[in-house]
Amino acid sequence: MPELPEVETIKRDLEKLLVRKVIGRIEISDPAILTGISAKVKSRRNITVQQFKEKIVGKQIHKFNRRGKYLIMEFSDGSSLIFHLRMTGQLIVQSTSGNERAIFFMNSGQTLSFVDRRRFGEIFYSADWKKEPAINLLGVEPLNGKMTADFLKESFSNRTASVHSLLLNQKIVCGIGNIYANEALFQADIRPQRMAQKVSLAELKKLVSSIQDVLKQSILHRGYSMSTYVDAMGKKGRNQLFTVVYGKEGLPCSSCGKSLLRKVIAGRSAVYCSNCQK
DNA sequence: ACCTAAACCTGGGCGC
DNA sequence: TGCGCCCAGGTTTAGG
Repeated sequence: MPELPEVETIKRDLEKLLVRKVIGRIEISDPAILTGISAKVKSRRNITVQQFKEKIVGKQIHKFNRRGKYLIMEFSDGSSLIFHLRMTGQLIVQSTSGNERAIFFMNSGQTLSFVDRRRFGEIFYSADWKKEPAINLLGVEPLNGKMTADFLKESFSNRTASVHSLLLNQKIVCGIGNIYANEALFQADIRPQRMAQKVSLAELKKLVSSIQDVLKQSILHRGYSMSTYVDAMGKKGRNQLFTVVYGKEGLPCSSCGKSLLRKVIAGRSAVYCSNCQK
Protein backbone atom coordinates (compact mmCIF):
# COMPACT_ATOMS: atom_id res chain seq x y z
CA MET A 1 0.00 0.00 0.00
CA PRO A 2 2.22 2.76 1.12
CA GLU A 3 4.31 4.63 -1.38
CA LEU A 4 6.45 7.68 -0.79
CA PRO A 5 3.65 10.09 0.26
CA GLU A 6 2.16 7.61 2.71
CA VAL A 7 5.51 6.72 4.28
CA GLU A 8 6.43 10.41 4.42
CA THR A 9 3.15 11.20 6.20
CA ILE A 10 3.77 8.51 8.80
CA LYS A 11 7.36 9.69 9.22
CA ARG A 12 6.24 13.26 9.94
CA ASP A 13 3.62 12.03 12.39
CA LEU A 14 6.10 9.86 14.27
CA GLU A 15 8.57 12.76 14.40
CA LYS A 16 6.00 14.79 16.28
CA LEU A 17 4.95 11.98 18.57
CA LEU A 18 8.00 9.88 19.41
CA VAL A 19 11.28 11.79 19.13
CA ARG A 20 13.21 11.67 22.43
CA LYS A 21 11.06 8.83 23.75
CA VAL A 22 12.74 5.71 25.10
CA ILE A 23 11.71 2.17 24.19
CA GLY A 24 11.02 0.30 27.42
CA ARG A 25 9.58 -2.98 26.22
CA ILE A 26 8.76 -4.81 22.99
CA GLU A 27 6.19 -7.48 22.20
CA ILE A 28 6.68 -9.50 19.02
CA SER A 29 3.64 -11.63 18.26
CA ASP A 30 4.79 -12.52 14.73
CA PRO A 31 8.55 -13.19 14.65
CA ALA A 32 8.44 -13.36 10.83
CA ILE A 33 8.31 -9.58 10.92
CA LEU A 34 11.99 -9.63 11.92
CA THR A 35 13.17 -12.07 9.27
CA GLY A 36 10.85 -11.57 6.34
CA ILE A 37 8.54 -14.14 4.79
CA SER A 38 10.73 -15.32 1.92
CA ALA A 39 13.19 -18.11 2.58
CA LYS A 40 16.26 -16.40 1.14
CA VAL A 41 15.78 -13.26 3.18
CA LYS A 42 15.22 -15.42 6.24
CA SER A 43 18.60 -17.06 5.87
CA ARG A 44 20.23 -13.66 5.50
CA ARG A 45 18.60 -12.27 8.63
CA ASN A 46 18.98 -14.81 11.34
CA ILE A 47 17.99 -12.90 14.43
CA THR A 48 15.95 -14.23 17.33
CA VAL A 49 13.25 -12.26 19.09
CA GLN A 50 15.46 -12.19 22.17
CA GLN A 51 18.49 -10.83 20.29
CA PHE A 52 16.29 -8.20 18.66
CA LYS A 53 14.92 -7.01 21.98
CA GLU A 54 18.38 -6.81 23.50
CA LYS A 55 19.54 -4.50 20.71
CA ILE A 56 16.61 -2.10 21.06
CA VAL A 57 15.26 -1.95 24.60
CA GLY A 58 16.46 1.10 26.51
CA LYS A 59 17.37 3.12 23.41
CA GLN A 60 16.19 6.67 22.88
CA ILE A 61 14.64 7.71 19.57
CA HIS A 62 16.71 10.50 18.08
CA LYS A 63 15.02 11.11 14.73
CA PHE A 64 13.07 9.59 11.85
CA ASN A 65 14.28 9.34 8.26
CA ARG A 66 12.74 8.11 5.02
CA ARG A 67 14.48 6.63 1.99
CA GLY A 68 12.15 5.52 -0.78
CA LYS A 69 9.48 3.48 0.95
CA TYR A 70 11.68 2.66 3.94
CA LEU A 71 11.03 4.37 7.25
CA ILE A 72 14.03 4.64 9.55
CA MET A 73 13.82 5.11 13.31
CA GLU A 74 17.27 6.33 14.34
CA PHE A 75 18.42 6.06 17.96
CA SER A 76 20.70 8.43 19.83
CA ASP A 77 23.58 5.94 19.62
CA GLY A 78 23.40 6.02 15.80
CA SER A 79 21.81 2.59 15.36
CA SER A 80 18.41 2.23 13.73
CA LEU A 81 15.31 0.21 13.16
CA ILE A 82 14.35 0.09 9.49
CA PHE A 83 10.68 -0.52 8.63
CA HIS A 84 9.12 -1.50 5.32
CA LEU A 85 5.33 -1.63 5.20
CA ARG A 86 5.07 -3.47 1.87
CA MET A 87 1.39 -3.80 0.85
CA THR A 88 -0.69 -3.57 4.01
CA GLY A 89 1.64 -2.53 6.81
CA GLN A 90 0.55 0.17 9.24
CA LEU A 91 2.50 1.97 11.96
CA ILE A 92 0.11 3.35 14.53
CA VAL A 93 0.64 5.13 17.84
CA GLN A 94 -1.83 4.04 20.52
CA SER A 95 -3.44 1.45 18.22
CA THR A 96 -6.49 -0.45 19.41
CA SER A 97 -6.59 -2.82 16.45
CA GLY A 98 -5.74 -6.04 18.25
CA ASN A 99 -3.94 -7.36 15.14
CA GLU A 100 -0.48 -6.12 16.01
CA ARG A 101 2.52 -8.12 14.79
CA ALA A 102 4.83 -6.08 17.02
CA ILE A 103 4.29 -3.46 19.71
CA PHE A 104 6.91 -1.02 21.02
CA PHE A 105 6.11 0.30 24.50
CA MET A 106 7.66 3.70 25.22
CA ASN A 107 8.65 4.77 28.71
CA SER A 108 6.28 7.70 28.13
CA GLY A 109 3.36 5.27 28.13
CA GLN A 110 2.83 5.52 24.38
CA THR A 111 2.78 2.44 22.15
CA LEU A 112 3.84 2.08 18.55
CA SER A 113 2.17 -0.85 16.79
CA PHE A 114 3.01 -2.57 13.51
CA VAL A 115 -0.24 -3.91 12.07
CA ASP A 116 -0.10 -5.81 8.80
CA ARG A 117 -2.87 -7.95 7.35
CA ARG A 118 -0.83 -9.66 4.65
CA ARG A 119 2.36 -10.09 6.69
CA PHE A 120 4.71 -8.87 3.95
CA GLY A 121 6.10 -6.01 6.04
CA GLU A 122 9.45 -6.16 7.79
CA ILE A 123 11.48 -4.59 10.57
CA PHE A 124 15.22 -4.95 10.78
CA TYR A 125 17.98 -3.58 12.94
CA SER A 126 20.95 -1.71 11.52
CA ALA A 127 24.03 -0.46 13.33
CA ASP A 128 24.32 2.23 10.63
CA TRP A 129 21.43 2.62 8.20
CA LYS A 130 23.50 4.68 5.77
CA LYS A 131 25.66 1.62 5.17
CA GLU A 132 22.72 -0.75 4.81
CA PRO A 133 22.77 -2.56 1.42
CA ALA A 134 18.98 -2.40 1.07
CA ILE A 135 19.15 1.37 1.42
CA ASN A 136 22.17 1.87 -0.80
CA LEU A 137 20.61 -0.11 -3.63
CA LEU A 138 17.89 2.53 -3.91
CA GLY A 139 17.89 4.99 -6.78
CA VAL A 140 17.44 8.75 -6.49
CA GLU A 141 14.77 10.41 -4.39
CA PRO A 142 12.10 11.99 -6.61
CA LEU A 143 11.70 15.16 -4.54
CA ASN A 144 15.24 16.33 -3.85
CA GLY A 145 16.19 17.64 -7.29
CA LYS A 146 18.19 14.62 -8.45
CA MET A 147 15.44 13.13 -10.60
CA THR A 148 15.99 15.23 -13.73
CA ALA A 149 14.83 14.48 -17.29
CA ASP A 150 18.46 13.93 -18.28
CA PHE A 151 18.87 11.41 -15.48
CA LEU A 152 15.79 9.49 -16.62
CA LYS A 153 16.91 9.61 -20.25
CA GLU A 154 20.22 8.06 -19.26
CA SER A 155 18.59 5.51 -16.93
CA PHE A 156 16.08 4.47 -19.61
CA SER A 157 18.58 4.20 -22.44
CA ASN A 158 18.83 0.72 -23.97
CA ARG A 159 15.99 -0.47 -21.75
CA THR A 160 13.24 -2.41 -23.53
CA ALA A 161 10.93 -2.57 -20.53
CA SER A 162 7.93 -0.23 -20.36
CA VAL A 163 8.18 3.20 -18.82
CA HIS A 164 5.59 2.00 -16.28
CA SER A 165 7.82 -0.90 -15.17
CA LEU A 166 10.88 1.30 -14.85
CA LEU A 167 9.04 3.89 -12.79
CA LEU A 168 8.28 1.07 -10.36
CA ASN A 169 11.95 0.01 -10.32
CA GLN A 170 13.28 1.27 -6.99
CA LYS A 171 16.89 1.09 -8.20
CA ILE A 172 16.30 3.96 -10.63
CA VAL A 173 13.97 6.28 -8.70
CA CYS A 174 12.75 5.18 -5.28
CA GLY A 175 9.39 5.77 -3.63
CA ILE A 176 7.11 5.59 -6.67
CA GLY A 177 4.56 2.76 -6.57
CA ASN A 178 1.67 1.80 -8.79
CA ILE A 179 -0.72 4.57 -7.76
CA TYR A 180 1.68 7.41 -8.51
CA ALA A 181 3.25 5.75 -11.57
CA ASN A 182 -0.21 5.62 -13.13
CA GLU A 183 -1.21 9.11 -12.05
CA ALA A 184 2.05 10.68 -13.23
CA LEU A 185 1.97 8.93 -16.63
CA PHE A 186 -1.57 10.18 -17.16
CA GLN A 187 -0.63 13.72 -16.21
CA ALA A 188 2.35 13.57 -18.58
CA ASP A 189 0.23 12.14 -21.46
CA ILE A 190 2.48 9.06 -21.76
CA ARG A 191 1.09 5.56 -22.24
CA PRO A 192 2.38 3.19 -19.54
CA GLN A 193 3.28 0.47 -22.05
CA ARG A 194 5.62 2.70 -24.07
CA MET A 195 9.12 1.28 -24.29
CA ALA A 196 11.17 3.36 -21.85
CA GLN A 197 14.02 4.11 -24.26
CA LYS A 198 11.57 5.59 -26.77
CA VAL A 199 10.21 8.28 -24.46
CA SER A 200 11.62 11.62 -25.63
CA LEU A 201 13.52 14.08 -23.48
CA ALA A 202 10.67 16.57 -23.79
CA GLU A 203 8.23 13.94 -22.55
CA LEU A 204 10.56 13.03 -19.70
CA LYS A 205 10.67 16.66 -18.63
CA LYS A 206 6.90 16.62 -18.40
CA LEU A 207 7.07 13.28 -16.57
CA VAL A 208 9.50 14.62 -13.97
CA SER A 209 7.21 17.49 -13.07
CA SER A 210 4.16 15.20 -13.13
CA ILE A 211 5.78 12.73 -10.72
CA GLN A 212 6.76 15.52 -8.37
CA ASP A 213 3.32 17.05 -8.63
CA VAL A 214 1.37 13.87 -7.83
CA LEU A 215 3.67 12.99 -4.93
CA LYS A 216 3.55 16.47 -3.41
CA GLN A 217 -0.22 16.68 -3.80
CA SER A 218 -0.61 13.35 -2.04
CA ILE A 219 1.63 14.43 0.83
CA LEU A 220 -0.57 17.51 1.22
CA HIS A 221 -3.60 15.21 1.33
CA ARG A 222 -1.90 12.89 3.82
CA GLY A 223 -1.84 9.89 1.45
CA TYR A 224 -4.16 7.58 -0.45
CA SER A 225 -6.58 5.60 1.74
CA MET A 226 -8.91 3.66 -0.53
CA SER A 227 -8.06 0.43 1.23
CA THR A 228 -5.86 -0.09 4.26
CA TYR A 229 -3.51 2.87 4.55
CA VAL A 230 -3.80 5.04 7.67
CA ASP A 231 -1.43 7.57 9.21
CA ALA A 232 0.38 7.17 12.53
CA MET A 233 -2.78 8.21 14.39
CA GLY A 234 -4.80 5.54 12.57
CA LYS A 235 -6.59 8.13 10.41
CA LYS A 236 -7.25 7.88 6.68
CA GLY A 237 -5.71 10.23 4.15
CA ARG A 238 -7.72 12.08 1.49
CA ASN A 239 -5.70 11.62 -1.69
CA GLN A 240 -8.10 8.98 -3.03
CA LEU A 241 -10.48 11.90 -3.63
CA PHE A 242 -7.99 13.47 -6.03
CA THR A 243 -6.54 10.61 -8.10
CA VAL A 244 -7.88 10.33 -11.65
CA VAL A 245 -6.78 6.99 -13.17
CA TYR A 246 -5.54 4.54 -10.54
CA GLY A 247 -8.27 1.96 -9.85
CA LYS A 248 -10.65 3.69 -12.27
CA GLU A 249 -10.77 1.25 -15.18
CA GLY A 250 -13.96 1.70 -17.20
CA LEU A 251 -14.72 5.13 -15.79
CA PRO A 252 -14.63 8.14 -18.11
CA CYS A 253 -11.31 9.97 -18.54
CA SER A 254 -11.35 13.16 -16.49
CA SER A 255 -9.96 15.03 -19.47
CA CYS A 256 -11.71 13.67 -22.60
CA GLY A 257 -14.46 11.39 -21.26
CA LYS A 258 -13.31 8.24 -23.06
CA SER A 259 -13.48 5.05 -20.99
CA LEU A 260 -10.20 4.32 -19.17
CA LEU A 261 -8.45 1.07 -20.09
CA ARG A 262 -6.52 -1.37 -17.90
CA LYS A 263 -3.56 -3.38 -19.10
CA VAL A 264 -1.35 -5.72 -17.09
CA ILE A 265 2.28 -4.75 -17.71
CA ALA A 266 5.01 -6.94 -16.23
CA GLY A 267 2.54 -8.23 -13.68
CA ARG A 268 1.18 -4.87 -12.53
CA SER A 269 -2.09 -3.17 -13.49
CA ALA A 270 -1.75 0.00 -15.49
CA VAL A 271 -4.79 2.21 -16.12
CA TYR A 272 -4.68 4.82 -18.85
CA CYS A 273 -6.59 6.84 -21.39
CA SER A 274 -5.95 5.62 -24.94
CA ASN A 275 -7.01 8.99 -26.29
CA CYS A 276 -5.02 11.37 -24.09
CA GLN A 277 -1.89 9.30 -23.50
CA LYS A 278 0.42 8.79 -26.48
C1' DA B 1 22.35 -7.59 -17.44
C1' DC B 2 17.62 -7.36 -18.30
C1' DC B 3 12.93 -8.95 -18.50
C1' DT B 4 8.68 -11.28 -16.92
C1' DA B 5 5.94 -14.51 -14.24
C1' DA B 6 5.32 -16.58 -10.05
C1' DA B 7 5.66 -16.58 -5.25
C1' DC B 8 5.13 -14.73 -0.63
C1' DC B 9 0.06 -14.10 2.54
C1' DT B 10 -4.52 -12.48 3.72
C1' DG B 11 -8.95 -10.88 2.90
C1' DG B 12 -12.43 -7.91 0.27
C1' DG B 13 -15.47 -7.94 -3.54
C1' DC B 14 -17.94 -9.94 -7.20
C1' DG B 15 -20.60 -13.30 -10.06
C1' DC B 16 -23.20 -17.34 -9.87
C1' DT C 1 -25.38 -17.46 2.20
C1' DG C 2 -21.70 -19.80 0.21
C1' DC C 3 -18.16 -20.93 -3.07
C1' DG C 4 -14.72 -19.94 -6.21
C1' DC C 5 -12.30 -16.73 -8.56
C1' DC C 6 -10.01 -12.21 -9.23
C1' DC C 7 -7.89 -8.49 -7.24
C1' DA C 8 -4.65 -5.69 -4.21
C1' DG C 9 -0.63 0.26 -2.70
C1' DG C 10 5.62 -4.33 -2.92
C1' DT C 11 9.54 -6.92 -3.31
C1' DT C 12 12.19 -11.28 -4.18
C1' DT C 13 13.23 -15.20 -6.81
C1' DA C 14 13.27 -18.40 -10.64
C1' DG C 15 13.90 -19.06 -15.17
C1' DG C 16 14.21 -17.50 -19.97
